Amino acid sequence: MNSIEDRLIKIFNTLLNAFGKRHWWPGDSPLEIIVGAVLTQNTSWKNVEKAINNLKRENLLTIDALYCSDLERLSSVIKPSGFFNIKAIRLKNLIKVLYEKYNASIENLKEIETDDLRKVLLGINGIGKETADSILLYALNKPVFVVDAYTKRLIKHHIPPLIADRPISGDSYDIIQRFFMEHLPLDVYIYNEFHALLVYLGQKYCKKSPDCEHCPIKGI
DNA sequence: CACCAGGCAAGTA
DNA sequence: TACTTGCATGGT
Repeated sequence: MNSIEDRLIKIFNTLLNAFGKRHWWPGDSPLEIIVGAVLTQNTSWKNVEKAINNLKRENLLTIDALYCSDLERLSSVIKPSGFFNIKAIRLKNLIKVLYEKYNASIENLKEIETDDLRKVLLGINGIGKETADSILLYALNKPVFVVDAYTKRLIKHHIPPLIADRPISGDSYDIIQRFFMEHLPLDVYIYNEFHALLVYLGQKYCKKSPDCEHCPIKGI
């Protein structure tokens, strides 16, 4: 009775019990979530919020406006989120696909089969696995498990060795994602809440001086 | 002052 | 396949 399935669900329930629902992803619309997913690449959410507020104030948070805005203006508006030159290009690349291939309709995107849509997103320069999966899960409600640095940390350090066959390193995204999805129900709610809880856990307990003693999932 | 944050792509070995 | 580096602001 100590299967991986049991342990994962126990970790999930323990985190949910300790922290409560995280209500991810913060954002008023699917488009805001999509834009936020790009802006938050290697960037604190606090800075992303400033950039998103700027976009709202400038009436740039629509597919049409983003598509039409010139690159220099866009990069200056999103400046607080850092990497603004490259992120402006990445947003443009993404919006261009939405606008030209999907009729500027996020509803059209939802019609596409998840695996195909993931490939489309990954084909866009600037959209990697984590950003693509965040969009799929949090903006489009597709059952895809999002893996981030905190998730890797959990696998690597906190619960050794959940994945015994190979060392966790740089390019283990797919392995870790498959691990979670094979041992959890294919469920949007669980994937949504689990990832958000892991981020919260990481931010609270796994900083520079980790507080493993008071970590709620110690020993699970 | 250094270091990091809800990554990614391009280059190198 | 597995590292390394550039990208940049704002908070600790």
